[in-house]
Amino acid sequence: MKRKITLKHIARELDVSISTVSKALKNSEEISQDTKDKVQAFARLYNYKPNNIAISLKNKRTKNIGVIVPDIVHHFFTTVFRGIEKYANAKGYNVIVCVSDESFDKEVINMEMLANGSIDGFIMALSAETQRRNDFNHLREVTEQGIPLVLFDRVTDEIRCDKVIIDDSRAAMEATERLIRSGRKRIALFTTETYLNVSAKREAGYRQALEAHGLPVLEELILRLPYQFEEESSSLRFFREQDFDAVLCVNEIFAVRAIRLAQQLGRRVPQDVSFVGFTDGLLSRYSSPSLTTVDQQGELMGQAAAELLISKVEMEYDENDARNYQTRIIPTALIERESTVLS
Amino acid sequence: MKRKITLKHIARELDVSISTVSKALKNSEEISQDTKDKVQAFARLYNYKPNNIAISLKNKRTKNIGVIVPDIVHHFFTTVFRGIEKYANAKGYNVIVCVSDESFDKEVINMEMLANGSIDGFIMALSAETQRRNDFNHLREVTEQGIPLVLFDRVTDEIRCDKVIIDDSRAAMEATERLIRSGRKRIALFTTETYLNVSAKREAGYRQALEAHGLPVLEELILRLPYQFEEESSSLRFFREQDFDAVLCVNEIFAVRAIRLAQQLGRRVPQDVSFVGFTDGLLSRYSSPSLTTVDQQGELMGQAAAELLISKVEMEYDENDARNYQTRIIPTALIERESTVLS
DNA sequence: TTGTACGCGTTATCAT
DNA sequence: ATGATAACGCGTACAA
Repeated sequence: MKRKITLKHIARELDVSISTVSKALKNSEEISQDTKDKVQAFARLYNYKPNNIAISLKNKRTKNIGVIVPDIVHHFFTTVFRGIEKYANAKGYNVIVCVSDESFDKEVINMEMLANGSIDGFIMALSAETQRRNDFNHLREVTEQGIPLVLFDRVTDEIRCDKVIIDDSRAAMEATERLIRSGRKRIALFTTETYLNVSAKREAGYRQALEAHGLPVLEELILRLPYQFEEESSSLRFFREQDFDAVLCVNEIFAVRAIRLAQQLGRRVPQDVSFVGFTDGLLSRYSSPSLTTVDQQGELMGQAAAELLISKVEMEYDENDARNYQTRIIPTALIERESTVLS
Repeated sequence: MKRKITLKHIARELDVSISTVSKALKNSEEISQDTKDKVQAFARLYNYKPNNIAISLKNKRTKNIGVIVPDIVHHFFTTVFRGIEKYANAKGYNVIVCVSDESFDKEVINMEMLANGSIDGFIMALSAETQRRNDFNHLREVTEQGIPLVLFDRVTDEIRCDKVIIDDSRAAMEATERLIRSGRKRIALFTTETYLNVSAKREAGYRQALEAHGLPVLEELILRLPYQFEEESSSLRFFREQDFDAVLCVNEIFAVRAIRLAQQLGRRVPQDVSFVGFTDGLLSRYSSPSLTTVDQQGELMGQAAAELLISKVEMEYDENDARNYQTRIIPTALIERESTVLS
């Protein structure tokens, strides 16, 4: 087994000092060409690579960034992660991922674990529980230590830091308007429990759109479903009892399940009922009918978050600049597919 | 801003030596209760936490594991990752994820980047390009350095290390038999280009099943599609020209797209054509008809991989044990849904 | 041109 | 009971 070689080994072997080796490998002017050749040849031969940990300790920079997401299996978070990873990698950073599993405690534990030197900064989306509890002390501690933090998608006003979001309310408004323009009058909303910030914003946009177009907001047309649910009984009841000609869903799973239900109940999609969802994942693309949906452009979000973070990480600390936080809004795009009719 | 506090700060502040502080915080017997109380109180007050990097340097253990996957957006890899992350986290490890993007070069770069001290071991699935080129020197180098490596799903016989796979050929065989048992005689196979090891194995299983049941293997019923393709022309041609009553697909996307095409061409699914896919993702669950599919149990794979890796990482180095590599086979399960008829 | 010494933060060993 | 020293691997200011 060829163990990793260090400067010390090379120095001992070549009978020079460690610092000579170090300088020689950096092609320093102070070292004679002879020595440099000798050292470099030896280093190449034994495939010397500096030890990242030692460099991290010395520079107080790990070149790692920590990403904490509620769930990695969700398509949206996955695409954001891909954006982060791509940009970070291009900049020479590695990404440590922790999954909070929507749990406050896990979020806190993961943050503390990483905050003790493992990473140069955080990118995260808050867990559902954190948002519900409205407890952000773990974030505050981290930022107070001077560790850069970028929040995306699930953010909070309580913390001063860079943020990357989509304009959820505007996106929902546009999606609703899309339905209105195609002649729909009784538009339902399928949403989650409202402790998710984003759901609340999407609901607001939905209401705004209706009001702006002189349509009544009918509370009975708003169906609130658990974040993860198995059986369809409450949706089924809704379908039976309510009268509607379109549905805005806050995610693609809700949408696809609803479409399926509608079809089973003999409604034609999109003629009898049109559907618009959020999240442009595989489901939207490949279900039939395919789903008109709001593309959140996760990859762009991820890239923007990584850009913001790395620029902060690499900035010389400066009280003024550091407080100059920005919130980037990533544009959404409504992708037209088969679940809506053209106006 | 409250900067991170170190042993040195505490020592200076309390006017004791660094080693006294270190011992006091570890509740060492050699330190007087007085001093311990004093030090511990101070540490708690200023929220002292040891610096991970320094500990890593000292222990030559990072408590990080490196995961390299071809693509994080794929549902299967995502679930495997979740299994890894869960187990690793429970064991106090963090996970650094790199995406090779199916590229040999990126795989190599990422490995080298992490191999220089950033991680204690690797878990990875080979990129398509790596499998095509049959070049595994980067893996060999890592293992020769004594860094534990676990391969999953996309593995190779060229490298001696722990592996976690599903029995792809057996799973394909069982899936095919499921179709045969329900009376299907002309069973097509939709697969990818064969440089993907797993596709090759699934094809083998498909052939075995047919032969075992006395059915002819008709080469014209095997459709090879690019890994990622946009337009459906070749599938369409296949549907028009070939006569078949069932299709085995090597992934769920192929399956769902094929089902859709079949329906558009007026075939009833599952009555006229039955479908079985691989990967139990959202698509399989929520498409209509929902897809009968081989569940690869990614989370179990991930957990097994993490178990194997961490046990090796934490094992005292011992020539005998280290060479005692195992290959774990994760059982698959055929999930019956609507795209097949009951026998 | 080369080498010595120090520091990054921690721990373990040895001395006082 | 406490402290000094060395070591992990590297880089660099300074001395020779």
